Amino acid sequence: MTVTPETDIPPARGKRPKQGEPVIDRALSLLAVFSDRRRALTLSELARYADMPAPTALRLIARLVAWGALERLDDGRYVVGVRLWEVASLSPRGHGVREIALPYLEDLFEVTRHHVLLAVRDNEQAVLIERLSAKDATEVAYRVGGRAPLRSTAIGLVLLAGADQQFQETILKRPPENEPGVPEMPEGQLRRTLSDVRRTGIAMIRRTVPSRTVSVASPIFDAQGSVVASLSIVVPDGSTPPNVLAPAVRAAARAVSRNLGHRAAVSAEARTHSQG
Amino acid sequence: MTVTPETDIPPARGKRPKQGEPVIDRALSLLAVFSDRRRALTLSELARYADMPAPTALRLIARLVAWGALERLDDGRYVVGVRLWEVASLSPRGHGVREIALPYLEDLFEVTRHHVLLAVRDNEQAVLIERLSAKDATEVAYRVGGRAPLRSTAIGLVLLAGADQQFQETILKRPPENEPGVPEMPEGQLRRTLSDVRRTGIAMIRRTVPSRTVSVASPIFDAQGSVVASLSIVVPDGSTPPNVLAPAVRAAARAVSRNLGHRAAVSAEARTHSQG
DNA sequence: CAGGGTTCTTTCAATGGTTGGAATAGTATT
DNA sequence: AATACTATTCCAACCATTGAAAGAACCCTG
Repeated sequence: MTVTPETDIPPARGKRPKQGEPVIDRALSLLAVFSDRRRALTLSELARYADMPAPTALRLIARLVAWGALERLDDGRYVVGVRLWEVASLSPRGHGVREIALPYLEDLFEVTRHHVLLAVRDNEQAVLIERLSAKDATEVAYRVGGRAPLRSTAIGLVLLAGADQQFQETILKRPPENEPGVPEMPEGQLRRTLSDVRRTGIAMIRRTVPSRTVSVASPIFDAQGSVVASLSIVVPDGSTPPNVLAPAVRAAARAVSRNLGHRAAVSAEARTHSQG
Repeated sequence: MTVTPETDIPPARGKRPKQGEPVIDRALSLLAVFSDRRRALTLSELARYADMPAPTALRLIARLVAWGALERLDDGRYVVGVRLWEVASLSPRGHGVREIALPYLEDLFEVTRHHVLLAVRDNEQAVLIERLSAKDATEVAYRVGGRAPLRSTAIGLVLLAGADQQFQETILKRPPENEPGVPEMPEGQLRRTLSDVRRTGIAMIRRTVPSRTVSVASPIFDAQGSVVASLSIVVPDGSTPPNVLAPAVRAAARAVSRNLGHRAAVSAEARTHSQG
């Protein structure tokens, strides 16, 4: 009597599970496995997290390595390659704004010696494009390349306030996610806040975790007048008061906007002034 | 009499030209089309440069856009997406060293107010990982994400000097490419130069184009003692003398190395000193 | 406002790259 | 030595992939 394993295991319904997914999607899902916590992965880890058989993963990875999207370490693990970084540096909303904004971020950083952040919106989150920090600065929540929520950060509120109406409604309708350390706003208050941000060009938020900080952010506009990025400063609560920071942040953001071709609206007083 | 195009054009030997290339390779070749000069491309441009039929390109691009590797502008053109930038920011040799090195680059920049560069080697070229420049600084040859030759730049010489023996031989054997503004060295002199770079931890090169500049570079080591990056400063020829810059550059590079876990060799004098 | 030229998009039948189980080799752990 | 895991090679079945063709959507220019 021979064993009949078929009785035990529901014998491979389709025999070829998961087959039919486009190759590119699979390759990209391999890239997506990498994260802040997973920067170097073995073949089996990649296969497991991307949910595909090892031979398939190996074949795809081999192509990615050949091109330079991935690199193989001496110990056999894989990491994201410089070639991918190189192409990514051509991303207008990534390195593009970063390159233009950096000098002004540096100025702001020099003056304040506190965290200076630059972010753009990707779907429903803010993606950190740049961060300048003093070596001895306070703890910071987000790293470059990382993501931050739109509703509960100053840098995110600016991006949300500048998004198209339809997108804002989608977010506003959503039930508030409870993030520790930040009092989540009900819909009505959030609407008012966003309106204020649009009017004043400033968003401000207090956090208590990971540490007690105040963030002040301001929008960066492109030539078409769309909000393309958000510039923020994060200081320990109780140090420089927010109303002192706001003008500096706003000025830096406007300087970047101007470099992007934005014709800033000039206030009535200033115009009167220049007209004599 | 009807035209017979078959006589002119070798009539589609296999009917399906170029067929048989792995899908991933094609997708990646689409990404590779983007460059400093081509940051936003139409479908037909992408198809033409990547050498594939428009429908094929469209299909692949659609997958890339869905994932976020590419983004579509309002005018229909495609650009590199933030999502790709996000994954690329996990590249150890890209953002990795950059993140660790940045504070020290900033220190060096603050002190000198001249171009400070950081690069890693990718195959036979140096890839610029970071560049700090004053807004009014002298013209600079290379941009972040761009590539520079190994033999005719200070930052490249350092990387070449630190590469494995076999790779160095390959490069040394190669006939010198003539780059304008930099006197190309014959093999013998280049060998001596590389040896000097290894001994002193400093490479130096004078350029005349695009402007008269002096570059001083120094290697960055990882915990295993391999040269993983190169740090360089570029100043106008005739300003700060190179022998003044060298110690600052070397110190900054060593500081970064230490942060990467490199146990720097201490000179005999220093050791004697501390031993009393 | 036709009309030639371009780019973009959809369709679809043929097919060859892709697939993953199975087997093998390599490596670490018990 | 045995066990467990990971990495790699092999290969026949098969389905995603392919690109010509045709249509749709725009330009321009006369």
